[in-house]
Parts: sequence; C-alpha cells; structure tokens
Amino acid sequence: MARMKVEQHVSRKEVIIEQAALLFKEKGYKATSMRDLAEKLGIEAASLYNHISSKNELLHTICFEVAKSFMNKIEAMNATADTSIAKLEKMLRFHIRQMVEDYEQVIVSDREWRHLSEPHLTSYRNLRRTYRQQLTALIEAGIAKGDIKKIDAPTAVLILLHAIGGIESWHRSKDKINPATLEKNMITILISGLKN
Amino acid sequence: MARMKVEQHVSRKEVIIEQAALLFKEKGYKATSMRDLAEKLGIEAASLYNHISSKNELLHTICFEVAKSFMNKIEAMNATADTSIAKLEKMLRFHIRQMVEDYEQVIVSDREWRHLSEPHLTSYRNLRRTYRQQLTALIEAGIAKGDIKKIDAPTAVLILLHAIGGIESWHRSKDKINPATLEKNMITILISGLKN
DNA sequence: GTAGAATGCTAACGCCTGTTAGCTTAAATT
DNA sequence: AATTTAAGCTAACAGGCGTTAGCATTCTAC
Repeated sequence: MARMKVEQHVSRKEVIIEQAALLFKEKGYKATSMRDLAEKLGIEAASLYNHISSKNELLHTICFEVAKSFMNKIEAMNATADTSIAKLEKMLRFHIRQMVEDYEQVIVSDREWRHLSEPHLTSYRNLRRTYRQQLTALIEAGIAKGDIKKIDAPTAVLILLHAIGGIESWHRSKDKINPATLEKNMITILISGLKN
Repeated sequence: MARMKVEQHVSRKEVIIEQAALLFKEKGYKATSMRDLAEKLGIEAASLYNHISSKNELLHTICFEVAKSFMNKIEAMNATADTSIAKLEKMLRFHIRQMVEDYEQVIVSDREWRHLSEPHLTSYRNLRRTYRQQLTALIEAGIAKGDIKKIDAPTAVLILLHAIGGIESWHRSKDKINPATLEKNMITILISGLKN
C-alpha cells in the first residue's frame, strides 16, 4: 500500500501527535479512539503502534512539551533584570501568543492532563504547581514594591491563567479580531486590573 | 434488599443527578461509567434505569438546569434600572457565588456540554450564545456611556467568563481564602480592569 | 392485609475500546 | 540487485461500555 507522504524532517510520529492534539482538543481524550485517530491519518488503528507505544503516550508527549516550554520561558524571564510587573506582563504576552499559535496542544495539556497515567500525572501536577508558585511570587513581589494592588496573589494567578484559556472561544468565533488587537485588549484589561 | 435512605422530598432521581455531577466533574463525562455511578450510590448499574432513561439525560439535566438559572438571572437583571456597569458587576457576583456554592453542576455544564446529544447540543449552544451576546451588549452600553474602557466587548466577555472558571482551582486549594474575600478580589481585578 | 408502585437484582446483549501477533509491502541503504 | 528498515495490513483478544428484559423485594396507600 502507498506510504503516506510527509514533509521532510517531520517524522511520522510527529504527524500522529499533531493530529492527536487536534482530536483531543475537539472531542476530548477519552472520547477520541485510536480508530478515530487512524482514520484521520488514512491508516488502520493497529498501524499506529509501529510509531507509538500507547494512547496515553500521546497525551503525555503533548502535555510535557507544553509544560516544558512554559517552564523554560519563566526561568529565562526570572533571570532578567525587569521589574516583577514587567516580567508578569511578558509572561502574559507569551501565554497569549502560545494560545493563538499553538493552541491545540496548549488547550489539550490544560484540559486533559487529568487523564495522564502515573507516574506522569503526579509529575505534571508538580510542574503545574511550581509554575503557579513562580507566578504568585512575581505578583507578591509587585505588591511589596507597590506596583500591584493589595490583592490575594493566588487568586490573581488563577484569574490570569483562566482568562487566557478564553482565547479558545476567540478561535471559534467567526469574526475574529486580529491577534495583535486581541493581545492588546487582554493585556489592557488584565494588567490595569492588577496595577496600583 | 434494603432501600436507600433518602431525605424527605428529595427524590431518588435527584440524588442520582447530584452524584453524577460530582463524578462528571472529577473524571469527566466520558470517563464516568454508569457502573462507577451506581457503585457510589450502592446499587447496580442496571438499577439506575428505573429512575433515568439514559446517561446523556443526566448531563442534559445538569446543563440545562444551570443554563436556565443564568438566563433567569440575566433577564431579571436587565429589567432593573441599574447602569450597565452595575448590572455587569451584579452578574459577575452571581457567577462567583454560583461557582462557590453550586460548583459541581456549574463546572460540568461549562466543561462537558460538548457531549450532549442532539437536539440538546444545538439548543444549548444557542442558549450559550444568547447569554454571551447579552453580556456583550451590557459592556458595549457601558463603553458608549464612557463608564467602560474602549475595548473589544466580546474579548472582555470571554475574559470575564473564563476568569470565573478559575474558582475551581480555589476549591481544590488547601488553604482557601474565605468566599467573601475571594469575591472581593475577583471583582476588584476584573471590574477595575474594565472601568474607565 | 392486600394491591400497586417504587426500587432493587441478575444475566445478558451488541458494540466499542486499546492493544498484540504475525505477515506483507514499499522505501532506503549497501 | 540484495538486504534491511520503516510502515502498513488483517485478524483477533480481553475487557469495558450503555442499556434491556424479566423477576424479586420492599414500601405506601387503601
């Protein structure tokens, strides 16, 4: 049978993961079957196992790739000399851009991570917690400096992170405003909500 | 066999729906089996069908109960003589309280509605769209009056709604601040983010 | 106390699930 | 041209799924 055409330097496995992310986003992890995924790729379900070892590995790969990218970003950010509110704004902008460009993977990792199997589940939870703690620390530093309103920092973090998740609705809306305007609007509302 | 004890005036069906909401919230609709649900209630899966007609009916009931409560609220709100920003703040406070008190059902309807079967799916989508349009109109009225920043109203709506979804994380956190403080913080950030 | 309704049980159905084994074909490498 | 590797196939598995049928028990109302 004909082998599927694939752009050079993009392995079969990467194509599978990409398509899996799309399906997981649309129907959810549990509601996506290996037969669904195979059909989208034009092959039989069993053939998938020449490239991957389990359905859960797909989810695992997606979640940890996204997590790693955010962890890398926040660590790079913390190494700079910016004020904490400037750092926070840059992280927000990064979040927004990731949600605009890479949104399948980001949404899946945000929404489907519960279905990870151990030990990945625990390890993902820890990454998530660490990340949020770093954002919280950023906000608390901003409050201490008087740049940010005296609010509960963990509450602020969860507002920020969840607000960004709303970009999914933007993707689905028929008359999208352009990404730059979206970013500007979100930053306006969220940052001026925080600033003192 | 012994019949399950139940508080007066709470039908068996209501107990089932309540427990279903809990499980749907924790594991997701697809990942919750009728056998899981039955076990939590101390009965066999088949026995559930003396009270309900399908698994999807459970989801349907939950989603539309929540949707109806929000639709009722916004209609009552629109009938008052408040300014649009005051209306918006009241709706926000209502959202927050619902998420604090009734959160299983609210989260399920927010997250699992995709799994509704037709024709409920279409009808739910329409309700959702209508509701968001009303919030958008509220914001646009506020902008026209000069009370609210000149921002893209649909973007503001999606930020508000998703930010409120973050209260789920608050429920899970070990050291919760009290609900009143949570509400105050959220209103502070979100409303001052909007206000001119 | 007995009838009828409410609530439960067991057994089973057809279908879908993730995954494996063993084999074939196409492309890449030597 | 021959060999190796990558990628596909069919058939099948064991287990889980939502749901139905038919029967038994318990509670409620007369």
